[in-house]
Amino acid sequence: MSMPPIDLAVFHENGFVRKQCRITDLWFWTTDQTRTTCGDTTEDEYTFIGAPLIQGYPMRGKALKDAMRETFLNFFEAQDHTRVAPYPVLARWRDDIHLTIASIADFQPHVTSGEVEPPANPLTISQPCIRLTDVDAVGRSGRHLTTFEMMAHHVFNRPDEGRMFYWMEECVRFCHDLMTDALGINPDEITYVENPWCGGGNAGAAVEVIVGGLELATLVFMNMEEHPDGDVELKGDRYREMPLQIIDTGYGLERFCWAAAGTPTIYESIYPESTSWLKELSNFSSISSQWPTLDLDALLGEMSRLNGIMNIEPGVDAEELRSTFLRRLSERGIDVTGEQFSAITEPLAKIYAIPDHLHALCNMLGDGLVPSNAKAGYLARMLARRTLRLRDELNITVSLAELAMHHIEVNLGGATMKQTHDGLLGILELEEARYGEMLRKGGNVINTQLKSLPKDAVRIPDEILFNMNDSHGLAPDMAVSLARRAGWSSVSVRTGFAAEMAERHATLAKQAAQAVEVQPLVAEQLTVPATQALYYDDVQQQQFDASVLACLPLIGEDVPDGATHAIVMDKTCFYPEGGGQEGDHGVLSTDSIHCTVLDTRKVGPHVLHLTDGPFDKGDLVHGSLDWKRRKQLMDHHTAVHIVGGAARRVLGPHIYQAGANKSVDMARLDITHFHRLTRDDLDAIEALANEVLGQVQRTEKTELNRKDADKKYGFDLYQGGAPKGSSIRILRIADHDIQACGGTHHDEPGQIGSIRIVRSAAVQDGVERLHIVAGQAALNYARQQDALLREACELYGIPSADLPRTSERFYNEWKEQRKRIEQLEAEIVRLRTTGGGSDSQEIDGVRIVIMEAHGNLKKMTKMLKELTLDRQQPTLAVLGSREGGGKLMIAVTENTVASERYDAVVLLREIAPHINGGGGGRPTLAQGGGSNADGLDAALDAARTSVGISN
RNA sequence: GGGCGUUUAGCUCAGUUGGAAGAGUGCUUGGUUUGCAACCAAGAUGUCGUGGGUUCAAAUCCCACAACGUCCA
Repeated sequence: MSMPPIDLAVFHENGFVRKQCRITDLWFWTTDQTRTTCGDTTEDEYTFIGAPLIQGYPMRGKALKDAMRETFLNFFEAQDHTRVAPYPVLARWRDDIHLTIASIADFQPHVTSGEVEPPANPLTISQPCIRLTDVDAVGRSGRHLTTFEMMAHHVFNRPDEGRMFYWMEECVRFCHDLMTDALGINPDEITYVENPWCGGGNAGAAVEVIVGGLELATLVFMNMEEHPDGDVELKGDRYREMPLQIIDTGYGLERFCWAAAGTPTIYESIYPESTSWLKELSNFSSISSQWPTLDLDALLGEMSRLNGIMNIEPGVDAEELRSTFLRRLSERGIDVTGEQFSAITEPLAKIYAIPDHLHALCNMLGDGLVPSNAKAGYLARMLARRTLRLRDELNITVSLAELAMHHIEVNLGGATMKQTHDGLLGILELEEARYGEMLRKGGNVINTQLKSLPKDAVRIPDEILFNMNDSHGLAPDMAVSLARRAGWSSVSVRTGFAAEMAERHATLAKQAAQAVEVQPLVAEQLTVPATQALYYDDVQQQQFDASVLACLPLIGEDVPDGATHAIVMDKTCFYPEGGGQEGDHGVLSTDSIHCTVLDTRKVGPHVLHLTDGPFDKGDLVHGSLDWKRRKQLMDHHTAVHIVGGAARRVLGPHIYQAGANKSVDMARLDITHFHRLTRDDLDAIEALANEVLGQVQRTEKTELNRKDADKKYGFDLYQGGAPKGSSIRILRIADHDIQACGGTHHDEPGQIGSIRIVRSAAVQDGVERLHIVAGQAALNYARQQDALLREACELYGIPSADLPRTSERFYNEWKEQRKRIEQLEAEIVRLRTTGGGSDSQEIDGVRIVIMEAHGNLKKMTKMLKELTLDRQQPTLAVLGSREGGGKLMIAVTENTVASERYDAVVLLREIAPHINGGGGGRPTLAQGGGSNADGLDAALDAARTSVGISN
């Protein structure tokens, strides 16, 4: 069975009839008996360009958005919906997506799964969203945005519990009333298209609301989940009805604004000041004034109407699109050449894209995101770089930070941001500097890579372009423009290259997506009751009695050495590994059996004790914790929270925990920051952390349901990742740090004693890893450091304060002496080979030097240079050394009678066998070695014989 | 999380098949020039990222680590 027709009273009451679209085959409702298309097809042009469908909104930009948003939210408040404040654009409460991509994302996964109550029901919201999937089309299509507000009314029905607020009939009626009554849209302009929705394992009926050729809203009735026995089939998967029935709507705020403004593109209705400023900066008027006969307004107006049917999506071929546009425009009596078309539309597309990108960027950074080369931070860097590239292509010289400042003033006035303006601008300045550095380095790389390419080449080899993009961040057109500037003036990008590169990336990504399967610890699914956790009630508890519910043999490889069984009991005070805190160790025993607990893990609601032996089901066991270990883990865990809070106060509001680990020897805390940390930074954080130890008497531990926790503390609570379940444990260290955390923590921070930050390391760009030691581990660390210092000082026989100075002196002296030795060795060679000694003879104007030297090849090289680099004295030099089985080195003064007469390689091959060796090189320099140092004399004698000197 | 790249003089970077460590700039000295700039000549400056390995021989090839960069998810 597929989806039944959507047949609602609201349609009939308002004179709508149901028809099937001749193009898309979708069923739709319309008041127009003669209509044959659903409204959102390649034949439905925009009808609102220059003729707004929504009256009464003369303002533009932020004022228009504010007014439209209020109209929407007020309308639904009047219909008993509760207004909910928007969530952050960074979806920190989720671990599957980085950005908030829809209003329903606010309530996934816990509200939509039914586990957690929504903040209000029914509710209305206008949620800022960011979607980067269409970033290529932004500016070019006239309607795509990377950042937009999704206005919505959501309902979470539980018919099985008798809570049914409203469903399709009421929902569509609300929508229709909003459109026609509140916004005054002519019902004849509206089509309601039936188009079932599915995604992420859920599905349901859905209605798209098309007005004037533009999809303004989607109403989704999500009441099904994927199931093999489901009775409804959609796009090849089977679905069945689920207990929670959700209305998920989405009304595009910016599209409503566009329909109310009727401007050529959506960008002019929401970013009017920005677009006109950028036109001014890029001197756009001078482009169009080149062709005084061209009616720019008429051209842009026609283009906008055409945009509705041109289906400009990311990745479409630009050339093909252009020729289609030109054909259609000429059909409409607008004559424009290809050259004119490109000259006007290309800069315009860039001008339109910039404010959109800035809006997304400011929202992301405003939420405390730090740009990076990985994860969510990369998305910000990518947007910053795209913006800079667009700016450069428009020949605008205003800095990114200034562009952002203007954008914030004009389009984000009064918006509350977590990041300070100074912080935001500082980050952007850094990003611009990095971008400049990338271009500069890219220029060098281009020069090196193209060295062998003739200057009149037309194509840069594909491999080089791929490599420039992937390894050096230079997109093909940037690489080409750098190459042109460097002298390869006729190179260009092959058509279709961009698509090929995207395909190649997709292939690579697919290969990488081979998911690693997590091996289970035990073979069976546990059915025994959940383990009662004693470790939260009293973190000091070290002993307990419990009964064994299950004993299973361990499987898999992720098991500590010696562990053989997993013991599950009715209760335990062993803390299972979680939240970066390692599991507890200890002993489980009965009267007759003692087993060591080597690790503790959590699987679902059960705590598994990994032991080195079995117990019987039903055994009463006594558990005893390795308290020293647990105390140390608690020291580290609580210390990590304190250090995190201290880092935020020292470094700024963008400091988030990006990961943590707490083991016995030390703890690690990864924090987001846009600079490498200096020792001064670490000292300041360390000092503040220790101050907190002394000041905060007690930590506060509470347990709240998620709805209340979100409301009370906001989403900064989830620093350690998105916790599961509806109940949240919260650790509060005064106002210093408040976090959701399932670990075990000290009641009194003072028990930790002291905290030291040992060092910091970069995990990725934008993330710093702090190595922390606390409590006993801090003491141990100090002792180790003392021992190292003492050892080094004893070696020199100096007090520790002198160590740096003494080391420096030794290092400098070593360098000086090494140099001196080289000079002396050269001097020795000079002495032995001048004065007519037996080491040096002359044959027909060539000095012959055959002698034994000391040292390795490198040292002999120095001597040879001394002997053979002087053109005035043509020389053949044969040096031999007994080091490492014997070394031989032969050189001849280049371009002299010596090099004409003697070949170093030939001579070397001739004499090397005497030391059981070989070698090679160039005719003027050969070197080799062997394994028989005793043969050195014979080898040198052979050389003498060969050149004709008697021994 | 995955792929790729880089690391050589104070700075910016070359370095071919493994075979004598280079350029530009800056620095020092001398010369020319009256002020600066510029020019000429000579000179000094190197743990070729760290640690292993292969080899007679490694900046160069292989492995590990580190720092930095970049693309994709």
